[in-house]
Amino acid sequence: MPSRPSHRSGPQRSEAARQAVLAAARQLVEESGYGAATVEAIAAAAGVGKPTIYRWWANRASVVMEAYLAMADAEVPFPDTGSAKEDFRCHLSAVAQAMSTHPTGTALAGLVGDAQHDPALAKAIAAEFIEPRRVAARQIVTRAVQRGELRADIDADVAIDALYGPLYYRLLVRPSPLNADFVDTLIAHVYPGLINDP
Amino acid sequence: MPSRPSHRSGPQRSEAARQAVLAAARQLVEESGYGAATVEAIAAAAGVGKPTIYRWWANRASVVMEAYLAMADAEVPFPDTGSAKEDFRCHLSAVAQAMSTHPTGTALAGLVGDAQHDPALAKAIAAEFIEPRRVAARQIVTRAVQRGELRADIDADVAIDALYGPLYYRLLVRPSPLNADFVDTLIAHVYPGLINDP
Amino acid sequence: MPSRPSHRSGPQRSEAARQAVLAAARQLVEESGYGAATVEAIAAAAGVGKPTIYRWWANRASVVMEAYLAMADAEVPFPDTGSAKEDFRCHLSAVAQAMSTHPTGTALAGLVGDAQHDPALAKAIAAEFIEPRRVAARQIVTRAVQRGELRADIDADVAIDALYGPLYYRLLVRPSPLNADFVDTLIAHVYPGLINDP
Amino acid sequence: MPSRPSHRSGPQRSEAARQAVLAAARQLVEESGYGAATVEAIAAAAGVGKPTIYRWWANRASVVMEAYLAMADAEVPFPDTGSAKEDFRCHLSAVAQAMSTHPTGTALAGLVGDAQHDPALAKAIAAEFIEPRRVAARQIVTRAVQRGELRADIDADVAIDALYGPLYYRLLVRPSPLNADFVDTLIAHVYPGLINDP
DNA sequence: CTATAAGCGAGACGGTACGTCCCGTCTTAGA
DNA sequence: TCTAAGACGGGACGTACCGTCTCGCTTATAG
Repeated sequence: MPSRPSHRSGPQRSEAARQAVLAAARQLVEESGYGAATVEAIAAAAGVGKPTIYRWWANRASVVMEAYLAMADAEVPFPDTGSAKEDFRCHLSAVAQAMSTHPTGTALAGLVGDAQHDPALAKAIAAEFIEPRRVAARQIVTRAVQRGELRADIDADVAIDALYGPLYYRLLVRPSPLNADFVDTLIAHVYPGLINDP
Repeated sequence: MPSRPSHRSGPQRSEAARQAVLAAARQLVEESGYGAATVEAIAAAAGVGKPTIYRWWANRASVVMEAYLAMADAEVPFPDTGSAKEDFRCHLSAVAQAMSTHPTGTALAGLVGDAQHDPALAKAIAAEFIEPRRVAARQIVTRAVQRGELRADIDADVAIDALYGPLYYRLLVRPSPLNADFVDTLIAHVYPGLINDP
Repeated sequence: MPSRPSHRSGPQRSEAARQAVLAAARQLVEESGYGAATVEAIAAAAGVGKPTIYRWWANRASVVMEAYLAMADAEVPFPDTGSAKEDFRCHLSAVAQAMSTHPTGTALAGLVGDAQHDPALAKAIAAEFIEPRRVAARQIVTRAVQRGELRADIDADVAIDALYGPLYYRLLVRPSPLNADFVDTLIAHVYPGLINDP
Repeated sequence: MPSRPSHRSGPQRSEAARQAVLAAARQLVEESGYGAATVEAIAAAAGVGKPTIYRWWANRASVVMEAYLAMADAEVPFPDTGSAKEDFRCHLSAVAQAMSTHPTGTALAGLVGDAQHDPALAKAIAAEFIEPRRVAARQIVTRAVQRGELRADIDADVAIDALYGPLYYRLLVRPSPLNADFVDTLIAHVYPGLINDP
């Protein structure tokens, strides 16, 4: 989301164009997958010139990512049930559900894939997608530690890696089911290592 | 019209060409990263025609993968220390070490990245790289269960996902340290959930 | 590593593609003028990839020029009537006729126009179009001098400039009739200065 | 020259902006050639908005032409020596001098080049640059005919074409010297055909 | 002595074409 | 017959300007 000086003369960025681009990107991803969402196709579908896209986004992955964020934002809320285990089970299930669904999972996988060749995109994914979710996850951990539900000496980052890493692993590396059963089993295997063990 | 008494078939340079291709692919990845190892660049560097590459491999990712396998094969052996925890610590550390090293990590990330757009490559990575290593890892789990070191009701696949997933997560999604400390902490957090806990 | 090749082999330039490109260029110029003969349009009309055009020609003007040469080559032959005055009248009329005709004149004007921004094209026009015609014109002059028809001290280049320059001037700079009358009048004004005047 | 809008209210056309645009155009042509004098570059260099340029000129060629006229106006005066031959020699030499000088020649060639794709510009060049000079040249011819110096049946337009055409030919088509020697030789070859020949 | 409306700078916009890169296939010459 | 070299059709890339269109500011004159 490129920030610009806000008090400037002349025409502002066209919100209509921005929305049209994002909508087109989203639709292309949904209908034909990430590979079809080329900059040219997005521009054509949005009724927008290519330079308008390049004016505001660095490359196609950035466009698709912003479109993806719009899709994903409302989808996977972090609950607060009072139990970290339930919170994580709930959220991990929702994430697994989103990952195994078209187009959400396809797009995420495509974006992370492209990010391997595009450091700027990698940074964007980390900063705009991953990090906000980790902040929420860390809050769950912090609350649970305060409650005595999780080990006081827990390393929140590593704990979160241990819970979410396997989901991304299955999404990206090892094609295998990403469902609630998997999440339950995962929690059953990982969570005991994280709890306060009297 | 020159007469042509072509009796026998041509010379068997194929193995030499194959080696040249793999060496060129490896060198390109090492020197300039995965992105530079295009088929054309590999062919040129190997002194080989493009069709020769396409005759033996499906696309550039397949070439790079084979070159990568040659690199990776000897690097990360599975130990058998008698303790599954030690086995995993040892192997996970080696994997983390390889992942955080150029060119091994770069190439693996690039391959997995490309695999998101290329199902054949995804299959190849799963079948030729991931699965052999999982087989070995499952043996560690199986032995440890028989020894009573790990829970009898363990789901080996999920356990392995829980241990290796976080590494791939850090490699691919979340740029963060991949060192022995991380492995130790990870094991400290995950392993207790896997052990036999009377 | 395979031994370095010391000779060339491989496929030759596709004559079919070359002809298709030139035909398409010619047709576009004829139908819609020089401005319509963009590289993209030529490639599309010829059923050829853009890179194939750029492999063999430096830019669109080079393509159009080659197409133009094919058009122009047979059109304006140099006669040898025994009289230089008649030779020039005949040839100048043919040139004026070609210049004032679509597409020949349009294309020539467009090419010379582009040549003002493109030194390579200017060189090509001079070397491949202008110079061959000047060689023929110089022969006419030389023969006429030997015959005693033209001044012995004539400067052939300047004489040719004086005869052909006005045609190009009218084509490029000053929109005005380019017909046989003009040629006759031009010769009537210029030729007396060139003849042997005892 | 653009016509003035009604005297209703508000600021009038900014003469400063107009001068800045012309100066910038001239400077760009001088420094980097005609090709560099894009509308955007002129606007930027003049510190002026693009619409200000398009409000007052039809396109970049019009701007450059006006700038060019300002350059050229004072440079090449028509003399009146009493001898048409001397008048023409003098003026043709000055024109040849200007044509072979940067930026005057560059800009003129560029303008005429662009005019091949832009009928409006062609018309402007003819009307605003060529025609005024031809009027002066016709006066020389007329005076000389009255004096009996030139043939009574002379076609002034063709005579002028015969004298000036070769200069433009060398400027635009045939890269070759444009100096006083050339002008002298040209006159020596062409002028005898124009004089009164008792 | 304002108010209004034109001219201004800035620059975003939809577009067209550019020239490049690499893909994966096809063709040819020579060993 | 097989291989190297590389030309081919194709698709997308990211860039340069084009000429048009708002914006919000400035300013001169009409009221």
